[in-house]
This record gives sequence, structure tokens and C-alpha cells, in this order.
Amino acid sequence: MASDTPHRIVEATANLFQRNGYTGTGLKQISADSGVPFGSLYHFFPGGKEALATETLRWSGRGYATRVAAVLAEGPRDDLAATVRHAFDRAAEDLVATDYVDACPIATVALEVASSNDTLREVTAEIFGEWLQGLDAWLVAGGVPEDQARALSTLFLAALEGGFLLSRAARDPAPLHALGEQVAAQVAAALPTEPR
Amino acid sequence: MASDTPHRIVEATANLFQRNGYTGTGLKQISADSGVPFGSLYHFFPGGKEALATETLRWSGRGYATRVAAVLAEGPRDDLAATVRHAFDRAAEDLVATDYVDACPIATVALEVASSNDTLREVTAEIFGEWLQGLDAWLVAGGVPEDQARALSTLFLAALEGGFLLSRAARDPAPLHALGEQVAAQVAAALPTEPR
DNA sequence: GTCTATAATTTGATAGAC
DNA sequence: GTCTATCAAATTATAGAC
Repeated sequence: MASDTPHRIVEATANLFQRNGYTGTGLKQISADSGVPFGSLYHFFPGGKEALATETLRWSGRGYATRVAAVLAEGPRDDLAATVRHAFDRAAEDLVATDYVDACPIATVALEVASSNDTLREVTAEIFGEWLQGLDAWLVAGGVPEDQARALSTLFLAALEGGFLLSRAARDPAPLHALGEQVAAQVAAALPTEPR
Repeated sequence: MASDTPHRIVEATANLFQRNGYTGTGLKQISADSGVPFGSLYHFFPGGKEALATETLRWSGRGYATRVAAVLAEGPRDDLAATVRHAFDRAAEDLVATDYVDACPIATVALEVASSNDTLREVTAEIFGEWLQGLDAWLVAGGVPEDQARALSTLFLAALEGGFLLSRAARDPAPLHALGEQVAAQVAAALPTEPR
């Protein structure tokens, strides 16, 4: 169980998906990058590329949810808005530190398959849905009224995704930082103790 | 000048990019869809696929900017927030009406090439930059203070892009509608006449 | 079970007939 | 200039030796 072969495959696939997307990633390259013989890909993933992509997206989705949860836990418990800013700033830092590759591990593939592969589209939809549920719970735990949670979690996730898009294209962290401020303001406005 | 061949090529390429992305679109398919012989692709675009993609992205970028400007012009001139909601609602309608294909014509390709093709990445960055400038001007003309325009235009565009991502993945217009409300609220808060 | 070789197709790109 | 045929290399997938 030392070096789990299927896991090595998924890990290499996840890295390649982030840089080259789904159609841009070849199974030969996955074999080469992971050091796993080509035939083993079909031994462990009889469903071929689509099955491997499904597993990779789910694994990446869980990993990213964990990372975001950890960053949100770092922030001050009594200041949701400050924590939102912190999360966007950390996302921007990670992006710059990794030469603009370490963004959302789902988005590129999600857009690629949205109109061309219904199986994988559903997988990305499930992952985004779980992320939104997690953000809902975090917002409600922080004092946001339940009936406003989904709108704000949607804003949080969409702004993060849009920020990744704009920051990666421009190779500039500024969009992500600005979006952190904007989302934080909107979250603050939803808190019942907020002055009006 | 009746049926401009290079234009037919670009148009077919734009449609294929929206459904299958950059790496997912083959030149053979472009030739077939446009009805233009394969060799003509290299006659009109000697730079090959990258040159054709550059031209297609620029053409799609101008077209989408025009469409958004038209939608923004439809809204009430004295109510920026209502116009923002209207724009997101229209984007959602168009998305549903086209079976979730008619979203941003740049985003999919932008994410695909962000870490793999610097030439095309720069093209997408230029397009997003021009869009943001246009939104800045529209916001300022509507009464938003100049020093807040870029943050709000970034929120507008990022939320739209993130909304397209979430709505396409889930095949549900709800995220785009919710985001229209959120962005509208943030725009309203930036107007000097807004009550505080 | 591990791995190599190869099949069948498609890719981007060129050569060259007309 | 228009178009066909083809190239070399890539793709996903499979067969089968070890």
C-alpha cells in the first residue's frame, strides 16, 4: 500500500487537468508523468479516460473543499467579512506563488465538458453543489440568515471562479483582491448586527 | 464579397469553441462545419490554428461586447441596479434558450490556454481588459464614483463568468439570477444618492 | 497483474495537382 | 487561388506476451 498506483495516476491527471484541461491532456502523458505503464491506466480505470476524469474530478473536488475550509477556519470567528477577504487574498497568493496554475481544479474541465459530455458535466455539477452546501453551512454558522445563505455562497463561489479566470488571463492578482473586498461587503450587509 | 470565406471560417470556429473549447476543436471539423476546404484554412490563416484562434477570439470578443452594451442600453437610465439585474436575467434567458451553450465566448478557451499558450492567453487578457474598460465607463456614466468603478466592473464580469460556469454545469439558470441581485445590490450601494 | 506493442482514428500541417 | 491527398505525430483503446 506504500505507493498507491491508482492514486498516483489520479494525482498526475489532476495536475495535467489544471494546466491543459480535459481534451488537452493525453493518457500517454498521464502515463509518463505518473510513471505508471500505459496499460495500467486501463487496468485500474476500465472505463477509460472518462472514468479516470470522473475519479480525478471527485478527488480534486474533495481536496479543494478541504483546503478552502482550512483557510476559512483561519479567519476570526466573529468577523465573517474579514475571513472572506482573507480567503480571496490567500487564493491570490497561491495563484501567484504557483505561476498562475493553482486555481480551481474543476472550472476548466467543467467549461470544456458543459456542452460536450453529459456524464462529466454532471460530475462537475455535483462538486459545485457540495461546495455551495459547505459554504451555506459556514455562512449560517457565522450568523447569516438561512434564506440569504445560498445567494451569498453563490456570490462567493462565482466571484472566486471569475476572479481565477480574470487573474490567470491577466497574470495579475488584482481582480481576486478586489473581489474579496466586494464579496466581504455583501456578506457584512447580510449580517443582522450590521448597521443600516 | 457576398459570402466572405474567412468570416465563415471564424464564425464556425467560434461556434465550435463554445461547445468544445480550443483543444477540443479540430481544424477538420472547422472545415466541415464552415463548408470551406481544408487547404483554405491555411490559405487565409497561414499561422495555423493559433492564428485562427486569435482572430476568432477577437471577433467573438467584439461581438459579445456589443451584445452586452445593447442589453445595458435597454435598462432604465436612472436605475443602474435594475439594469444590472436585467443584464443577468437576459444572460440566463439566452443560456436556457440555447440549451446552455450561449455563454461567454472567451472563458473556456481562456482557462484552457492560461497555462499552456502564452500568445492566446494574452489575447484573452486583452479582451477581458477591454470589456472591463467598457463597464467602467458605463458605471461612471451612471453615477458610480471613478475610484470605485474598476472594483464594481470586476465584480460584474467575474460574477457573470462564475454564473455562467455554475449555471452551465448545473443546467439551472438560478445562479445567474441570484448573482444579478447580488451585483445589483453592490452597485446600488456605491451610488452617492444611496441612503446609508 | 504488469507491461509492451499495436490497432484504428484523429490531430495539425504541407505538398502539389488543377 | 482552390482544393485534394497525404504526412508525421498524436489520440483513445485493445490484444496479448510475460
